[in-house]
Amino acid sequence: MVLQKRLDYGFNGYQEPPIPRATRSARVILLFRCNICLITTVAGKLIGEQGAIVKDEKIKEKSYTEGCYERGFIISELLSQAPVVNRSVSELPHVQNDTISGPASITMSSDCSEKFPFAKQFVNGENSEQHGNISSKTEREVASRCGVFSSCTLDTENDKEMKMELSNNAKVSTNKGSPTNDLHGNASSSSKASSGGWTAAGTSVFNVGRASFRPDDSRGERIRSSFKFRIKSFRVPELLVEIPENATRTVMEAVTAILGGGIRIGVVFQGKKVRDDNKTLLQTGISHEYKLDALGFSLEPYPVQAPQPLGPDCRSCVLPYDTPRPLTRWPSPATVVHTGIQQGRSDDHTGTDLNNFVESDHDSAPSSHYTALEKISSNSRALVPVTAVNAEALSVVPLRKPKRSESTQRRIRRPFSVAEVEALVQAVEKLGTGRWHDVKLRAFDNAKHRTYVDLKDKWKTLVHNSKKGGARPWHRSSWTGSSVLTAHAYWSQLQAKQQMKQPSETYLLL
DNA sequence: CTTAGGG
DNA sequence: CCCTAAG
Repeated sequence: MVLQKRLDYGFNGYQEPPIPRATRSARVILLFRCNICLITTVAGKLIGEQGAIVKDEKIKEKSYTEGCYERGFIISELLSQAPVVNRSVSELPHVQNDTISGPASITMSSDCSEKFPFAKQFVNGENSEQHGNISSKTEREVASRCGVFSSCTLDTENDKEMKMELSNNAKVSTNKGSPTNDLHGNASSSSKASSGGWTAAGTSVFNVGRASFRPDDSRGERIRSSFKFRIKSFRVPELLVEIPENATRTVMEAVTAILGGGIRIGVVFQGKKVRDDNKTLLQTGISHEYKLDALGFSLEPYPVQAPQPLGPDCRSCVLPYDTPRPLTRWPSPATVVHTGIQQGRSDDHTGTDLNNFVESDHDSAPSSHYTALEKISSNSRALVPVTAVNAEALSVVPLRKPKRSESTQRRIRRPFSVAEVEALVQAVEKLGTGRWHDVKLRAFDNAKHRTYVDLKDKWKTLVHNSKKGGARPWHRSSWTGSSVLTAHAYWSQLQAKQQMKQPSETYLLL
């Protein structure tokens, strides 16, 4: 497996990696997003044999307008509620801050390499045996006032360390803050970045302030000495991993092998993280090749486990500063990087397939054994990283427990196609409302991702939209509007009658 | 488990 | 789409 890194981490615009395109290998460019010391995301980009390397413009195109975009990275929220009261200066991470010109500084301590073994691996090109956890004691420390920095670099030269410095007119300000905190004084001055970890200086990128702590937080004492940061944008370098196609069977395995055990590649569909299993892929339609353009990847801690119960001291999920927890704690720390696959596909092919108006999922095919990543791998399609950022996913500190756990993830929304609607209408016209299971069997038997509840819901919306009809005749809702209303009226009346009559009457209509 | 509705 | 009270 070839591992390459870009040494030029300057941020003066995107430049294609000076790496010749491999002919026999799929290359994965990982774009990292960093949260304080948390690398939350990666845009995985697969470049097939004839795949084109993503151009900067392309990324910009779909850039999110709220953050930075040159590289398609956004860190929308960088929160730090790290309790720092009891911290002594000696405990603070050592920070090198040559570029800091102002009194302000943001230092993120914590040994990234420990949490992200792959990081070291990347930087050093090999595994580093020793994991200095000197600074890892502190999950994150943030000290800041107002300041301006001027450059944004990722220093990978530092032996066995990853250090990041931000800059460029970064304005950092704390909302409240008594900078008298020992943390501040320390951070902004001396210190050598001996222990590595991420050292970052804020920038325009850093939009600090807005301490919006929960009012009823009983830890008011601590909060007073902590800050909440918001990073609007944050550019991070790219890392390029080259994976020979014959190295592993799946991209997942390949990347995982490279990254080490601390990270895994997640699958993102339409901006939402989905599970990379057959069921989810089936539901989301990822199994369909033409759906792959909505597929993306994210980098997330591995293995993903159910969130551990938090200690009583950790109500807002602030990481303890003395015992760094595995990143797997975060329910969904991985941010989402949307990717698109450029591939020719017939437009709206679902509409052309009226005979099988319902797209089948081919779930019985052997392909169902593939995961999305495997599919991508086998297809060797070019993935174009796009920044579709899920703000929630960007949160470093989950303020509240996600309602839905990994196991009960909400299904990806799959709008009904015209063909599906027509099939639904026809089925309902025939069977009527109230027999959704039959409707499902009749018209959507092959569509595993449509449950009868879905059909019922869809009919509900169809009726709803049809009723307010002519508002926008050009809209899809009107296409079947009349027939929907007709059927609905018919079956409504019939159902009303059935309320009083014997229910067997409907069967005569078939 | 299926319906039916509200969320 | 999800959740869930009723059948």
